[in-house]
Amino acid sequence: MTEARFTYNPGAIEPKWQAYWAEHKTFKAIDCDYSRQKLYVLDMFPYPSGAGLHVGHPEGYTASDIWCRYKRMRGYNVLHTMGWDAFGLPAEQYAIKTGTHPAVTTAKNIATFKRQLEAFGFSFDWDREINTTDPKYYKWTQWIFSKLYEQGLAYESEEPVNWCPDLGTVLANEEVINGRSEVGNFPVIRKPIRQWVLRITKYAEKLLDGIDGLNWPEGTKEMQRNWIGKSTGAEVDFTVAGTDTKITVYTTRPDTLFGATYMVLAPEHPLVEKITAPECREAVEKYVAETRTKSDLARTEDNKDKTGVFIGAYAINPVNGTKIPIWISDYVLISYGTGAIMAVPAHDTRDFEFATKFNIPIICILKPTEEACKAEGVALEDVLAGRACWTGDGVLFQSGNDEVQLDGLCVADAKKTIIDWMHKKGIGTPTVNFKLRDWLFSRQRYWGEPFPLVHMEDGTVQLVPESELPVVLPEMEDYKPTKDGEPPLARAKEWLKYTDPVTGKKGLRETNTMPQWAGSCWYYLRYIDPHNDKAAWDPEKEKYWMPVDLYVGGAEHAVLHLLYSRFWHHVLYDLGLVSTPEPWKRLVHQGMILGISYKDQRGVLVPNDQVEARGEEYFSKETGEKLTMLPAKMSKSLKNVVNPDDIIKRYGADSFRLYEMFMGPLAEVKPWNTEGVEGVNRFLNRLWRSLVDVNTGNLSADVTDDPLSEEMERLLHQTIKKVGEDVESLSYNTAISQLMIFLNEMYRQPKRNRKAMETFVLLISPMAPHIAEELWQKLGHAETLAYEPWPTYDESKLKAQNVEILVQVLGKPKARIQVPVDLDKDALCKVALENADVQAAIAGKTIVKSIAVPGRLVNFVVK
RNA sequence: GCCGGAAUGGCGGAAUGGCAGACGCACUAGACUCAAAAUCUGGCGCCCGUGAGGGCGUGUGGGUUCAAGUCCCACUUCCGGUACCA
Repeated sequence: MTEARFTYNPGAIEPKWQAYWAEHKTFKAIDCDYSRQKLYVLDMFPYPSGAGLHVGHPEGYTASDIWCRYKRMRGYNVLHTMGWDAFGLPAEQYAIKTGTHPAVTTAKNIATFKRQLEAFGFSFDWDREINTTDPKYYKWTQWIFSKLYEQGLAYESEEPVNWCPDLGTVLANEEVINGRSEVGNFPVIRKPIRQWVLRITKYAEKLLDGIDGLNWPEGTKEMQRNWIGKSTGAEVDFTVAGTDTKITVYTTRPDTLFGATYMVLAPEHPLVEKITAPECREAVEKYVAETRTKSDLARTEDNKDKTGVFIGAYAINPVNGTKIPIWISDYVLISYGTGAIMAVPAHDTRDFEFATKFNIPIICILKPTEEACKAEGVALEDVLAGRACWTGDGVLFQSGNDEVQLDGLCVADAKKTIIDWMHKKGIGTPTVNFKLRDWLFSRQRYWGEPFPLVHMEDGTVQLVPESELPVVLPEMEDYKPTKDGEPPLARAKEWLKYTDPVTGKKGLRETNTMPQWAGSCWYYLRYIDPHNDKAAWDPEKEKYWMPVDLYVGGAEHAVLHLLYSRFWHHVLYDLGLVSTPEPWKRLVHQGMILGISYKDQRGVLVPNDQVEARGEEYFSKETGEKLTMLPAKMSKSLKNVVNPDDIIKRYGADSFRLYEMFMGPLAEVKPWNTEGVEGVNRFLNRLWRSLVDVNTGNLSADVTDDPLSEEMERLLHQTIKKVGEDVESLSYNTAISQLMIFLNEMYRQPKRNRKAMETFVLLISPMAPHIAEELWQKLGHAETLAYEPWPTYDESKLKAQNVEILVQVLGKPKARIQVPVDLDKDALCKVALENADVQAAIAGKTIVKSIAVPGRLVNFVVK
């Protein structure tokens, strides 16, 4: 027996083809090739962490790669690239610990990521690789910042940060656990410090309007809308009783003004100090002080139990002259609206909770219908008596004065009426508010883009001129903040000094750096023209490639990255620097891939290295307790992370790619199961054996030009159709099923038709490109198949002459009959009635109705 | 709480309102083999039945329809996001 020496060996053929593609620049995107339709397919670029790639990364990258390869075969000029979002905290923390420069760590991590990604055979145009930490790249990040600054969209402000006095440093939210520092477990407080802020709120309306035209998941669009949070209402002026001080409140429910029973100011509201009564001063000051030291987290933890203090002053309700007490409470935020509200406990749940706790009157002025109450599960009498809160629609009562009457109106009409009246009287104005807040854009870190800004000795701030960009990060010995809490760059004494080349004025450079978002806000524009050192991008190339036709990335970026980046793009559009108002036409999220994990009786997850398998059951090594298996997020601590390198080594990249696409719908959350990789690996082995003589390595003698049987030809055309349609809609899982069905049938045939197998190789090539190229070569082709035309099908060959029809009587299957495929409804019923089993089933009954669905079934309704 | 998504065999999943469970995994029987692996052929929702066959079945309860996993109403559970936005 001779050993088969030419079995499917991905370890040999995959590097071979990767080298071929690299050498021939097979996937080079051609700028401004107007002879072909362009297609820009973008992946969210990774942060190159020290841990390397995990199985979640290649899911989205494979999905977009298949799309690109497919579209190239359809004749498109495809731009598909990769790069590194490489600024960030871990490299800096590593530098503080070890003294290794973040750039060194970053370069090492990028090398690992690149090696891992190349092993997948993604069809990136690697000549366009970018790195956000490269001064040649961040020169242009700084340049865009300059544009924003020139537009008045960047300003300095005192903004609160997580400040750890013991560490003498600012912490990111993820470095703060339960109000204490992750490192050292020291207390963390909120402290205002000077920061740069971007005026994204100026674009709130545009960002909101732009959402409608996007081909994005509806859920993601909805989340962006909610985040922007547009609300319409009115600002209303209340007078502080006995003074002429005015307090302006913002309300979306001016219709309920007659039900206001108290007012609340944010503890930080500037009027608090001015109007607090002397006898309340002590309690008020104590409450204000407590609020100030509370971190956001502490504030949210208490949010179920309302707190507050009466400040001893009263306000006059401008619609009815009622005197209502003024309180302060941290449920009113200084940053939203006017930092002051009128409270209508009968018709707002938060006000209701507060009023109930502090025994403030609750006055109902809105009567819902009985049905509405029933639907919500509350009693109408409770609503009317102020024992329950009603926030829905209803009919107003007890709401009017000598000049304006709301009684009998519904909420919408009452709003309109009262706003008109207040506007005329000069006590209120219709107002639009957004939840969206300006974007805190500076970090007190080293490893980020320096701002191109200088604080001059005369107190002014000026931009570094474009000719002096990039402002390069200085080399440093120590990456820690200074003793007095200044950012690390304050240590670079020489670097700080700046002299204006024209005026000779002196100043010091800005020591804050930009957040990681900055580089990722515009990277898709740099891919278009990555080596341009005269401009961020060439306008003609931008016009050719933009917008991005397909953007693939995780749903965790549904709000922040996607919104920040849209904001920059809108600004660039308004400046005439880009040609489209929105950057991404179509967006798809890949679902998370979960790992296998185990939980104990209490539901606590146990790390995989502490699990012992006994047959089909699992037990804890430590306690001996029985465990149950379940899918859970992959994490280092659970030791359930799957390393792609191991999978590629065992099965090859094609099997990996195929498996991740076969697992289920792209957008769903799916559990990883390595046994599933064996399944698709078997399929590829079968494909190999169906074409290759494993003893010689040559094309198998079973591959001939003998014509296909009619059934096989039909299946071939059905497969071309199904695979094409499924790939088009990114339904790769069902496309792969269809390929399996075809190959299973073909494999049973004694001879395999060469043309049909060539077609099959082309169909599978976007998903399993290495084996496809190798087989394509064995089939006698000298060139890559990457630009072969995508196979077409013949509509007339999709259907058989005869088709099986199910005949039901009263919905129960009674017979199956063979009929010509084009039989119409009447003929179908007639044929069905001739069947003996059908006749037996309807014997003695009358047919009331006959339903015939050509190609599928007939159903007789009898009595 | 609110917003978004989901629920189908032992598992991942498939199904323009038209025969639920395609395809794959696991399991299982057989072939090949001295044996094993690999490969090939078959079986495989659950219950009753030796069998032919029958009954039940897409989270739960209702409804629409000749026909519902799919449409409508009410709920349950799970996952993700978010945190008092007046």
